[in-house]
Amino acid sequence: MDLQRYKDKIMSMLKMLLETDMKEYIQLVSLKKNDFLVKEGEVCHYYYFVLEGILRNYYIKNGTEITTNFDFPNDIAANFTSLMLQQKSIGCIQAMTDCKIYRMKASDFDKIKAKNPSMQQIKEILISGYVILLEERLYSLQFCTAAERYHFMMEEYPYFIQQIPLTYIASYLGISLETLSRIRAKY
Amino acid sequence: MDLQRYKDKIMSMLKMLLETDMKEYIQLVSLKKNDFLVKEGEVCHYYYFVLEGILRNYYIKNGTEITTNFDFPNDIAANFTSLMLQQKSIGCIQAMTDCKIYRMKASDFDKIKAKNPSMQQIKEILISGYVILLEERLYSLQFCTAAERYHFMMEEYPYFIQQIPLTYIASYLGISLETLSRIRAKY
DNA sequence: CACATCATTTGATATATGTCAAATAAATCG
DNA sequence: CGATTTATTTGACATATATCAAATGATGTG
Repeated sequence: MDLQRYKDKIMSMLKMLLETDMKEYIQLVSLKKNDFLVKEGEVCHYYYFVLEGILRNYYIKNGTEITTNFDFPNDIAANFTSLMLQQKSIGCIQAMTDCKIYRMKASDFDKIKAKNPSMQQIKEILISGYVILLEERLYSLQFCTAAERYHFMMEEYPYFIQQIPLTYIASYLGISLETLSRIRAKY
Repeated sequence: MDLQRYKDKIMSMLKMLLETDMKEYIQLVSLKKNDFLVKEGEVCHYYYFVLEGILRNYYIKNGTEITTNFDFPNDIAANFTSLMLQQKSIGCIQAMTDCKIYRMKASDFDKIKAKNPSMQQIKEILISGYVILLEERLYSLQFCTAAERYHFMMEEYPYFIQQIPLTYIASYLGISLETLSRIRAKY
């Protein structure tokens, strides 16, 4: 079972919920470009399901923005650590384009879970999907060169390059903008 | 709520279980130095709770061992991706010293969960703890220099350095043995 | 369209880290 | 204890990547 099938499963579950009386727990949110979905220092209370648009996850270190992830349609956007631990979020999530997003409060999610045990499985899938993502990124950062990481990204997420400025991609890959540019030139 | 409190919570829950009839699901495993707890290519079916000893998680890339984690007493050892997805494990877990370990089969864990809903919370804590660990490592790999990563490790896990050969620590930090040695010399 | 702004590329150089080889130091074992 | 193996350090050099500066290209706006 790979990540894509997870996402499909979660999205189809979401659509099912929207046809039941659980839909009261789900809200549609619209964001303009550059609006924030989650801000640094706030607790992230929601799971967000991206319908349209692209978002960027980043945080500030020594005055520099460090990009940790991008969220595309059908992705789940959230600061998981903040959500799971009810801690203030270290990072923020910002819309790179206008977005349409469903959101569900984590506490409501748990209410639904109590009524509908199959939601427990969905929650585990949500978290598992995130773990897979983290492990993948960890692996690639610990043991791959900048060029390998770039090519891996191009394999797995070819749509990144079409819609995201190179500055953000460089930061996401953990390399400088110039190095990224040179890797691309050689390719 | 930090990682240490998680571990304490999980361990105390484990001890509680051992005093109920759930204890039939928990087995004590003894390992000799260099024995494997999980082997590459096998599915990881158990959660392991380390009582005594130290284990190393690693996998092979291009003929080289890549160390991804160490497990000390009170840690939960498992290949989570393998466990959660019931996939063959990419890495293995090997005892660096003689070990005593409790294990519980993931499927039994789910049985217990059905009887005892508070176990659900424990499962989420287990996974959350792992997520926190991954994020921490990701952060340090993506944006810190080798020296910063070393010092961070010394802050967070000072006992690593006392009991683990530098070769493994270097691999864990994603740097060469020689670089690690030089960082330590400057310190 | 022309200007201003932002994004990307290119060049020159500095720095961090890796690699290979050798020297020490420490641990293990008969 | 002495011999052998294993772990760690040190040196010389190669390579990858960062940094700074400038040039070029693309995009948006009045």
